[in-house]
Order: sequence, then structure tokens, then C-alpha cells
Amino acid sequence: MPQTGRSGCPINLTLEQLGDRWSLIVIRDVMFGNRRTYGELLAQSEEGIASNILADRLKRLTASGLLTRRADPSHRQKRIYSLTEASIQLVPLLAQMGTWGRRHTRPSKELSVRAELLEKGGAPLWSAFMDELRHLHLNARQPVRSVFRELQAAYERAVARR
Amino acid sequence: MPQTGRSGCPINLTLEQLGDRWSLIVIRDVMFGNRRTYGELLAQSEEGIASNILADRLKRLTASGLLTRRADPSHRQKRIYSLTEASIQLVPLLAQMGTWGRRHTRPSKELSVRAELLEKGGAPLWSAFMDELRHLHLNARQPVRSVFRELQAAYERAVARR
DNA sequence: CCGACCGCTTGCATACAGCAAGCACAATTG
DNA sequence: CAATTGTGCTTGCTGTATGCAAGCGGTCGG
Repeated sequence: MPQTGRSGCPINLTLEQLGDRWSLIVIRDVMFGNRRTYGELLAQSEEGIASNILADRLKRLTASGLLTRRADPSHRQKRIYSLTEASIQLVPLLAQMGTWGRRHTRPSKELSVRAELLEKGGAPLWSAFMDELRHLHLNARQPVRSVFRELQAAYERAVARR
Repeated sequence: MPQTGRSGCPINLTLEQLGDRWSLIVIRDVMFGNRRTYGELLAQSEEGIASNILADRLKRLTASGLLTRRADPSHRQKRIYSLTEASIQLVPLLAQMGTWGRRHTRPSKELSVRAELLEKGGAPLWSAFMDELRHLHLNARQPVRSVFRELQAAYERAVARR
């Protein structure tokens, strides 16, 4: 996070922006859970993020260009958070994190389903998903395939099967 | 890090192990810099890690199976740290972090060279590099190709060219 | 046997994370 | 129109993690 960053190594710089316990969790929830408001991110959080931490991360992520914020026409107090091209390009990174976590930690079966699909689908699937995210968050035109729905359906099937 | 982890999501579990400012920096230096002792990691650190933080991370990473530690035959006090199969499998993750950092932060040119090669080489290069790491850290047999030397040479050329 | 080296550890100050409560404003309900 | 609920935060407090500087016991080279 915004420490006194040292070297210009791209890995280090990535860690400086995203190397904390919560930033990527927030992005994950916006990306895979399509949670778009503060309340949705707070209430439905699997990990139980604290409200002040969430507020802080939304501020930082917005300031560093990984999220944008706009008004919600249906409710004057609600803000809708959207991914940007930069955060959409985190898809391969998150997919790799899922792959590694699936192999080297003890994840729950249901929550691994998405990671498994993303791993099996590889770069072509990531790319299709990114196109869909550009539709959902950046007003690009809607692609034919909905990877989001595929992931969600697989997850719900896994939960039902439990 | 070892907080009270919440969900069994593989991305979350990965973040719990590696989601801090220093753990991946240490692994990066062992992996790409072939720094194998406490002193090498401390003195040659581009980022200037504090000695107590380094000691703590080496302890944790060893405890969680991402590093192993053995005696150095040449010096009774030195310990040699090695990657494990689990940390070798972080190569794709680190490569993606490099790719993202190269595009969305302002990295230095010299330090981007490795990331660029890893990006262009893609999965086949990662795989060759992982084979080499298994040789350097796990006593597997030496592969013909040395990706490590290629990366190092490219980096040194970039530094010289400066 | 002396000084440099080596892998850490300790003390202390500051920054960040986590919990619970609260607050201003907006919409909904009766 | 008053009361209730919803919404996006903020505040206060406390514990933990980070960062810096110094120190410490064993080891090696001369």
C-alpha cells in the first residue's frame, strides 16, 4: 500500500498497490459477485470486511484508478462502483491466484468451482470474461457469451449439490 | 497473513498466505535473484527490507511450506533457503503480476525487462523456468535451457545500456 | 586473540487493522 | 407529516504489524 515505495520493479509496484489483505477481495467481489455498492460489498461479504476498511479501500482503489464511482439514479445516496480497464486486466492475475490457492491451500469445494472453470478455460475464457466485464462496467457492447452466468451457475450447482 | 481467515475461497486463502507487502518480495528475490541466505536477501534488497521483517517472513514462509532451510556446509552459521514445489508454482502468478505492473504502473525500464521476457515467453517459458528452479532448489536434474541466465543476461544488458 | 561477519533479536515509535457505535441524509411506510 | 428503515460512510478505541536503530552470541580469517 502507499508506503514509501522503493524500487521500480513491476512486481514490487503491483504489490504496493494491491499487496494487502483487502484490496483484491473488494475487486474480486465487484468482479465475480457483481456487487456494485457499498452496502452490497459490506453485507454480502464472505470474509466479513469491516465497514471502515471497506470505505478506505473504496477510496484508495478509486483514487488509484482501479474503480470508478457514480451516482445511482434509483437512490440519491447510493454510489455505483465500476471496474476500470486496469482492474479488468487483473482477471489473469486473479485466475492464477485461484489456481494456486486451489492446489496449495484447503479451499471449500463450492468456492473452488469458479477457480476451476477459470483454470480449465485458460486465456480464451479469461478474454471472454474480460469482454463481458467491459460490457457490465464500461458500457461496451454485450458479448454473446456470458462467462459470468456460467461461473455463477456452476457455483450455484455446487452449493445445491452440497 | 495469519489473521482469522474467513472464507474458503481460493483467492482469499492465497491472499491470507501471501497478501502482504513483503512475502512475495522475498520469494521473488530467491526465485529471480537466486538469493539464498539471510544476508544476501537483506543486503542486496532493492526494496530495503528491515531485518526483523525479513527474519519474520523467512520464519513464516518456512512454516507454511513455501521455503525450506538447511545448513550451509561452508559456514556453520549460514542457512540456505530454497524454494519448494509450492513456491515454484508461483511463477505464473509472479509473471502475471509483472505483466500487470508493467502496463498499469510506472516501472523502471531495466527492472521491466524480466517481466517483459516472461510475458512474451508465456506458459512454455514459465514451464522451462520452473524446471530450472526445480534443479536449483529441489535437486532435480539440470535442464538444457537456462531461463534464469537468459533473464539475468537481458537484465544486465538493460542496465549496461542505460 | 582480535576484528569483521553472520543470522538473527530487542526496544521503541508510528501506522495500519478490527470492532462497535454513531451520524447525516434519503426513501419508505403508516 | 412523523416515524422507521436504508444507505454510505465516520469516529473512538484497542490491538497488532511495520520500520528503524541498536545489540548479541556464535563463527571465521588472519
